Amino acid sequence: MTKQIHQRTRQDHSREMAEDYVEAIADAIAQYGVCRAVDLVSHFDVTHATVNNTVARLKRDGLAKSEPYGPIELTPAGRRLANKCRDRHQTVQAFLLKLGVSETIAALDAEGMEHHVSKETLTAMGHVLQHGWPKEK
Amino acid sequence: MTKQIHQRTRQDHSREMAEDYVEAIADAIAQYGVCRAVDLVSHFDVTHATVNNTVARLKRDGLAKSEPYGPIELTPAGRRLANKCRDRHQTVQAFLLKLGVSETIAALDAEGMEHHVSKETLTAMGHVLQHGWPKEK
DNA sequence: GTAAAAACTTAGCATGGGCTAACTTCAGAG
DNA sequence: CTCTGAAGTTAGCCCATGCTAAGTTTTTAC
Repeated sequence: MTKQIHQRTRQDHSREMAEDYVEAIADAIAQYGVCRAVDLVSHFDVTHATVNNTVARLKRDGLAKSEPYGPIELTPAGRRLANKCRDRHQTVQAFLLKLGVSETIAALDAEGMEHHVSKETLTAMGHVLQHGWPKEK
Repeated sequence: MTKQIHQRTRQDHSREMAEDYVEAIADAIAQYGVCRAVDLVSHFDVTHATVNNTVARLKRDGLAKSEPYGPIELTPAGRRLANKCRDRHQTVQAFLLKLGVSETIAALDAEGMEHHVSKETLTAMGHVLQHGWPKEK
């Protein structure tokens, strides 16, 4: 029982980075039209070299594509993942706000929590946002 | 703004493992009287070698101590961290249950989410558990 | 009291995700 | 057009977290 949980934990770790990156790439494209490596450098506050490494993994995994010295784009799979992450992120953040958490902290916590929120929990949060809090037992 | 968030994200990653381990060590001690490496092997479903590595880091960081071939113990700092994590874990899990999430999923999500829940969010969750849902504004 | 099994250690390897330093390419100002 | 600074690449390093394989110590069962 616990075994499966921690197996998932480890797999999640490798997916979190990918999720954060496709989200950031999608954001940059939405905001500037294209995503340049330098956008990710400043977004994640890492070096160019690190962005290069990570984007190479995204490309290997079929989530992104780019030509040397060209902008970074998402594959259809990358776009799908980015959309899923954006929705999930927004739901978690809105839920925390509704819970009464401050804007700053809600943004911070949502960033970390979003990767660990299952579909079921997300649905429950979405339901609260649409229909209000559950009735007291 | 986003920079700080992702700096935190990276630091968190290195703390999650430590938190999971001290929690597991404290659990084993509570349950069996002592914690043996083999308990962590089965709890995390990793090899003995991996447990050895990780516990060595915990020792280096002043959270655990052990003699060769002896049981694994927590330092006062380790115990403090374990207690904090246990409380946080329980609050998050209980909160998810109150939200209407199933037992299985609540356990799974709590495991991942707990490391990313700030004090403020935890307080908000605790408040709901004690006093019920916020009033619909 | 010893032999087999279980627990533990150590060495060596891989991958992910970070860095610096040195280099190349590109784009814009003059 | 050229030259300079920004953007991107490459090589080489480090540490965390996993593994296998091989050896050592401890425990247990006879």
